Amino acid sequence: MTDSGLRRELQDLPRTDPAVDQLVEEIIGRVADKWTMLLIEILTERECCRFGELAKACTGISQKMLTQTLRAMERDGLVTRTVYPVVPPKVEYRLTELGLGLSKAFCGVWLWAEANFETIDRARQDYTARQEAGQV
Amino acid sequence: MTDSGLRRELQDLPRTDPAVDQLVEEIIGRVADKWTMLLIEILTERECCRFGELAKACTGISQKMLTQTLRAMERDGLVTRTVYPVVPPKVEYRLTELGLGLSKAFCGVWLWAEANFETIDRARQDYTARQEAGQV
DNA sequence: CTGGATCCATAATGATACTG
DNA sequence: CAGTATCATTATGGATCCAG
Repeated sequence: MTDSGLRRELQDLPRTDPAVDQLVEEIIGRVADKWTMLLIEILTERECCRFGELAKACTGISQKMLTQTLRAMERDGLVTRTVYPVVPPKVEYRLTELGLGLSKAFCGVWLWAEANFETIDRARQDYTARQEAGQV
Repeated sequence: MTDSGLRRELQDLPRTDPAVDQLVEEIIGRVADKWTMLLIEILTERECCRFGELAKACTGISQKMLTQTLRAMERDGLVTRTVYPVVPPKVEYRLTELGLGLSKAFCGVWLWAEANFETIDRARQDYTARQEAGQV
């Protein structure tokens, strides 16, 4: 059995318009991003987060990329940004319905990663070993 | 009803080891990438592809990133790379079982993007409109 | 004191030319 | 055809500065 056309099978839709394909690919390009996905995950677990919390929870991200990614997510309607006019400043981020939908969709990838991280680790070791063996 | 802990619920596993979490996040970081996901999709639809075919099918990618991404995918065990010692050279790429698993996992995100691209487009317009209204 | 903007150094990516 | 090498461009990180 072949897995060709897997996506088409699953969605059971009439052939997609090429122009739509382009839009969809653009969205995948924006959304298939390390920080976006990590932030979505964090915002799914703790549904409401301040900027500083996100900075701590999202290991390795710089303030700049955090701001930048959150802005892009807000622009795409994935999160809402609520500014409380208090001092010190307080800004809360929360997933929208749309963002939650993406979270659920991406959930499968987290499960895949958790189920297969050992396999991947082994693959990397094998690859490195083959590399070293090859260049002798 | 809250969606907090969505991932944990769905996987129904004992609490994950922090060290494992780090590995998993590293894998998500590697795999949640525009070109990787586009290539996975292409290799799912046409299960066996030559370098040139991938270059044409993967709109906007540079040769450099194509090579680089394919190498990383090979290293992680997502694709196999078969070199035929003929002239002109012929190299075929094909998803492994692991890569196919990722493809299936990511399928949900494609469906989400196809179902919601209009919503996202509207969100972007609204955002831009609000921006312009705000800075008057 | 938090959220975030700005500036500079560095790393990643793109474009093009070239090679086995 | 399937890359590699080189250089221009862009994205990101890190530190600092600023407004509320």
